[in-house]
Amino acid sequence: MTQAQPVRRRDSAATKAAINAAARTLFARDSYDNVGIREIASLAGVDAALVSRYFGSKEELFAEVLCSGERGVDVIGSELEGLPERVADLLLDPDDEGKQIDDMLIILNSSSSPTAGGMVRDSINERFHGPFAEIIGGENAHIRAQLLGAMLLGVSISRQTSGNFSTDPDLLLTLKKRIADIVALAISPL
Amino acid sequence: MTQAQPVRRRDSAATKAAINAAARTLFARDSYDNVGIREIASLAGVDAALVSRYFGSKEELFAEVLCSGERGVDVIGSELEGLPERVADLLLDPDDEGKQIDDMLIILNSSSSPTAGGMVRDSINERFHGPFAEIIGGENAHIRAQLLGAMLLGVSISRQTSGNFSTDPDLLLTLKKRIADIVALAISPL
DNA sequence: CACATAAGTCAACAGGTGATGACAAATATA
DNA sequence: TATATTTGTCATCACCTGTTGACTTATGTG
Repeated sequence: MTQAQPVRRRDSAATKAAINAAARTLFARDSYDNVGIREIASLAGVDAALVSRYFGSKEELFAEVLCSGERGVDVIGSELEGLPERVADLLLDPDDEGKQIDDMLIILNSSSSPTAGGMVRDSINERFHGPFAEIIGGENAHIRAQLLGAMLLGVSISRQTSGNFSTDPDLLLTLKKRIADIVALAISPL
Repeated sequence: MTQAQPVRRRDSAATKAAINAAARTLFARDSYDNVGIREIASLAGVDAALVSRYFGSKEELFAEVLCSGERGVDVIGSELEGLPERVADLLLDPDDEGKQIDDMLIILNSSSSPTAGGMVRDSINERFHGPFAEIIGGENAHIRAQLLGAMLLGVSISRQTSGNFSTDPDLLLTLKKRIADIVALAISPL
């Protein structure tokens, strides 16, 4: 009946990683301003003071979460061939828990935050538009990459707010093709 | 040198309208949680206490702003013919001050707020997907309307975070056609 | 075992938020 | 003009936020 031992041995690196992971999860769910330090600490099973202690500030924690995530290219793949299909797969994958689009959701949620907005804007340019513009190539590649990003964000936010488009597998497959066509059109030469 | 008369005569209806307008402006710029009652009151030239007094709470004020705005159909038009072009015009119109897409931005900014999220979700269904599904018609009209909404939101948020796509008028015209094509593809029968 | 340092805990702070009730001023009504 | 009601102002509350410093506990080293 005694209070059990602390869950894990004292290990600063491990707790720091736990905080980072918890923050990533929560920032993908809510906006920067609506995620509290105490909430993050609670999910990480850690005292709230450690967050500020290890990361300096909430802002720096957010920056680190933003940078330590996978780049869009890493999750979608860097080959132009078949890119629209892979994007569509990713967007309609019912496996939300895959956390593959976490970073997209983070960007999405916190893009209009006064404090986090700047970081998000930089991140989206450096870590998304830039790499994809290289992959797409050709004239006005950056604009077409931005258009691709817009499609991704739009479908993501729509899924988050209005729920999945359908539960019918056949219809979902048709929709997947449609989205792939849209993406292909978005990145095709202007 | 005396303190001038109050700007306008005491008129509860007018001040209530001023508060509503100020709130709409600010909610279109920042998320629900990042817009303070004092900020709204300040922009409206009104004491902060009047906001709670006239609207009951910030939440009710937000709801009223959401409902008193134009529906998507009203600003884009309810004819299917030429709809993609009108959407593209709206999305790329450099006239941000037109406030036509204010309600879209409001939805956009506050969609992930714990308090306002529910209201936004309802509003987007009742005031956007529903009407557009009727206009689009045909099979799976609601899904195609949701896809249209996703495109709108995506391009809006992209413009807001990453800036306008280009400053070159010719390129902008080409892009407008491309977006119209994308929208047409989004709402075409599945 | 004793001790130094790292790791975690606790309480409290300053600042900001939405909301409220008591009061002052202006308007309407008689 | 005298009175009642509306409209606006002010101070303040209770709560929540990020952050910090002092404290306690565990770990590793001689």
